[in-house]
Amino acid sequence: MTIHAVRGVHDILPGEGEKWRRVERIAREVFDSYGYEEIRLPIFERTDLFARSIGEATDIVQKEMYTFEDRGGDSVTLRPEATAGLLRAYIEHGLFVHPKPIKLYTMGPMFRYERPQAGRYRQFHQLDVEALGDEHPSLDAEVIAMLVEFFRRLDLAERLQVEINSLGDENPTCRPRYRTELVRYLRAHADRLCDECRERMERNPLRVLDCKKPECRRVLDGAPALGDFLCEDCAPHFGKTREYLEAMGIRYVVSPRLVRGLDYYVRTTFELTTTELGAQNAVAGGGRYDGLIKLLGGPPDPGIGFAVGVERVVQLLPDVAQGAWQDRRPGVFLIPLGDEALRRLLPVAGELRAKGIVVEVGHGERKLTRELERASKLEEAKRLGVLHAVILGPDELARGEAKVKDMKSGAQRAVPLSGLVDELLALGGRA
RNA sequence: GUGACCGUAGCUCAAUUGGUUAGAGCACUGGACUGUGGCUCCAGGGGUUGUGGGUUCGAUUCCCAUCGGUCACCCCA
Repeated sequence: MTIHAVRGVHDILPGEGEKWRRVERIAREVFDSYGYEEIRLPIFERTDLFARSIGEATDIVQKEMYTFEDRGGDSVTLRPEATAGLLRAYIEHGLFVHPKPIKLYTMGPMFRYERPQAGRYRQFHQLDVEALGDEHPSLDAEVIAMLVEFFRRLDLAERLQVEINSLGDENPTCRPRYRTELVRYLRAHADRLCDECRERMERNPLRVLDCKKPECRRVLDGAPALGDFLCEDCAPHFGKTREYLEAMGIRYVVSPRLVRGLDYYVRTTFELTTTELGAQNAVAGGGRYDGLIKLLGGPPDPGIGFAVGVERVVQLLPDVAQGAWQDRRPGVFLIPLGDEALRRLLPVAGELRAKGIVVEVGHGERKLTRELERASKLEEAKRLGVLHAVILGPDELARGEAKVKDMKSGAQRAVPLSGLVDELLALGGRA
């Protein structure tokens, strides 16, 4: 094989594509029903936008970005996530003048230079949802509920767990106070931490909470809990969020270790996880980022959002025959025998397609046997719901009629050419 | 970035301790069946055995490198 796709990217072939269409369709239905509007964004932005929003010290910015200089000398980057670009658009176009919250969603490819493995690709796809300009906890709960609803509609909710946490905010009496306490505790037990955590302890202590190594976990069991340090604003905010979730009957667990890797998160964070995808257990994740819009030069609007990993969702969906996801439209297979018949059938195909019927036309040079076989194979492969075949050969032409054959029963009858289109339309989807 | 396992037709897989023209099923094309499908039978096309090097009289098989895949660490969707 001399020609290859680039490492870590993948093609979505037609059979798999049916699942993607379903995921995207249901996403749009659910998000629309919660009052969100779709926004389409470029897949690359100026590099500093990501550096500023995601955080200079994060793994994403440090080593995972596809960054290059364009011909004009500007440093641009293929987006590693969608929030930064969406907020850029929000600020740039003054979308904040509308009544809050502003609810937006987008979907498309993201790029991160990582070592590929199960459920992890260098080009992957996300559904991204953001609600901007409102910090009321009912919005947090609604966003999470909408995410759960999306998975319910895909019949996947039962296989996922909702984990939530509150990270507090940068108020001195909140997360900073906790961070100080945590570092004090970790330093006291540094000898029992893994090498990495000893470094993380100084650079980004909260991430130590996420470490899965047994030795670190033992130390962390006795560590102070962030939840006990939430300030007088953040504690009730989290409490209310949970109340509203319970009011909606959303089942969740509080995961004190849920820290997440992007710097901008404050207060509510959440993840939907599964045990079915190997090490990549997060199917969707998100949280609140109240200071970020201002940091990027916009108004001091709060925000909350999440991203869904489409590849991971698709992997959870059961395999089905192609075409089974959508209502297959009735199909007609037109079989001309000879060039004159082809010329006569071509406009018929056009008229039927205009009425929403799927039409396949033979080219007139293949044997009738082969064309009928092909019609059957298409049906079998679920690529086309062929219900009728139309046969038009020299004999039929001479009589000014065509044969309409029911592919299920095999029965066929002659129909005048002048009424052929109407007849096929009248048959509609019926066999 | 680190580690483990794997790479043979489009797909799923064979190929005796290294042995000569690398096979099969499915799929595809054509024929049996001058204009009536799904079945059957026959035939055909398709491979630089991922790539490069080495050992050997001889390599799909053994060794090294490289690329890719898979999985895990890391990180996350």
